[in-house]
Amino acid sequence: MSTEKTRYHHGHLAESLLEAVDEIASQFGIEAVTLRACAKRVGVSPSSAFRHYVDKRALLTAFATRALNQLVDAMEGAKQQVQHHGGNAFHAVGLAYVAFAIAKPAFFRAMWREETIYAQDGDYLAATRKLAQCIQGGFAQTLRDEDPDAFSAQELLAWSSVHGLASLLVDGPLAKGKSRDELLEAASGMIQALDIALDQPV
Amino acid sequence: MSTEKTRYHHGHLAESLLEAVDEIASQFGIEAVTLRACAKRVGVSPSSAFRHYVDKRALLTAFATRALNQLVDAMEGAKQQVQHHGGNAFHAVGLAYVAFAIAKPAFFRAMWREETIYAQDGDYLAATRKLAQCIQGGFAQTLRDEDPDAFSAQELLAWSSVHGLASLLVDGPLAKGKSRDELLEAASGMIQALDIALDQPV
DNA sequence: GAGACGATGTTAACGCCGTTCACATGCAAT
DNA sequence: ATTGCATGTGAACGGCGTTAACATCGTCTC
Repeated sequence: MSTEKTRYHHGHLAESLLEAVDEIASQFGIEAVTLRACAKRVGVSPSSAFRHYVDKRALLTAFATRALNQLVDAMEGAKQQVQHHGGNAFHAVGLAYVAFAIAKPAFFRAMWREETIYAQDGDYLAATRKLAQCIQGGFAQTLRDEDPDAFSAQELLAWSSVHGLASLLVDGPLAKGKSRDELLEAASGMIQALDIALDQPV
Repeated sequence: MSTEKTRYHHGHLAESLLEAVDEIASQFGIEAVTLRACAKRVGVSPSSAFRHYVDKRALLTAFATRALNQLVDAMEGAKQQVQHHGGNAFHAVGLAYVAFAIAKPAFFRAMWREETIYAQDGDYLAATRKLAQCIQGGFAQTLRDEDPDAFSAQELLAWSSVHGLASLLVDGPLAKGKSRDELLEAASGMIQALDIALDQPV
């Protein structure tokens, strides 16, 4: 380890590059993420990135996976919060989904960019599956042994509405001139309407 | 007018470039859309595009606007179809939304890319507003004189769920290995559940 | 008709991008 | 100590968006 002197071998370049993507995306948006910019921020030559990621798309895939896992963590945190202090778990989890998108729009965009990531990557797929299970978690009626990719109409409605609201707030016209709290309140209202709806028989 | 000989002045370059974006996006995805590729397809030098669009982002904004209007047309067509032949108008309009996204994923992506278009452009904003009204159209209870940007919790739920399903099918893991008809059937089921939900009191 | 002028298209160049390849460096096993 | 391998470097490639100086042409005026 020794000091932080400039060493020829960086040591943790793969993760440091991910961190650079994080910072640049947070500051300037996902479109501004450039291999050269990431390398410069880490203090390394541009070509060194290719020792750890086969191309830019692979780096963005790793970042998307990271972001997905962060989202899952946020949702599970919200669920535990509610389990300890009481409240509607489904509402809390859904709100956490939207809140994450509002707080980290660039991350949310990066997660769902089929054209700029390798969407069939194993780790990425596993992360999306974990997210799906996290959302399905509120549904006792789901048959657990069936195909994990199968969704009931109500599960589909739950994920779609929360995901759609997040998307419309991040990339759509809904957020125009509204504060974070106003957006969260609108989201809370929608999730409440959804919650009522999901109690209805099909 | 005369013949279709190679003339120095193209004549309809602005629209022809839009058409080129359409074709390239359809064939190779929105990420493959390049000013130089569009210019080459039209048979014109790359820099000529800048006589009609201040930059690439402006061209993509015009394309997004066009795509939005196409979506609105599809939805209104579906509505009229139902009005003449009977059926659930809300269901038909929602399904048209999802069907458009499945049929033209690149267009759907282009519509909602805040970072690559000028989302505050007048024409683009007008198109999004028309789309919003098209979706709100099914809701008699909406107070028409109020802020057109205001959405009730139920309207929010309606747009979000349909938009979210479309997004998840286009950029998410839901569509994995499913045929177009299977996807449309799943969408139909979700919209049905949504329709029931929207009849419930808040 | 002649000439001026503005709109539209061209050519050449700039810097930045992702990517590759030959090469340099240093760690670890022998 | 030597070898071998993983990791980082530097220079170069073609493609990108964009600009500026220049070419062409339709149209408006006399």
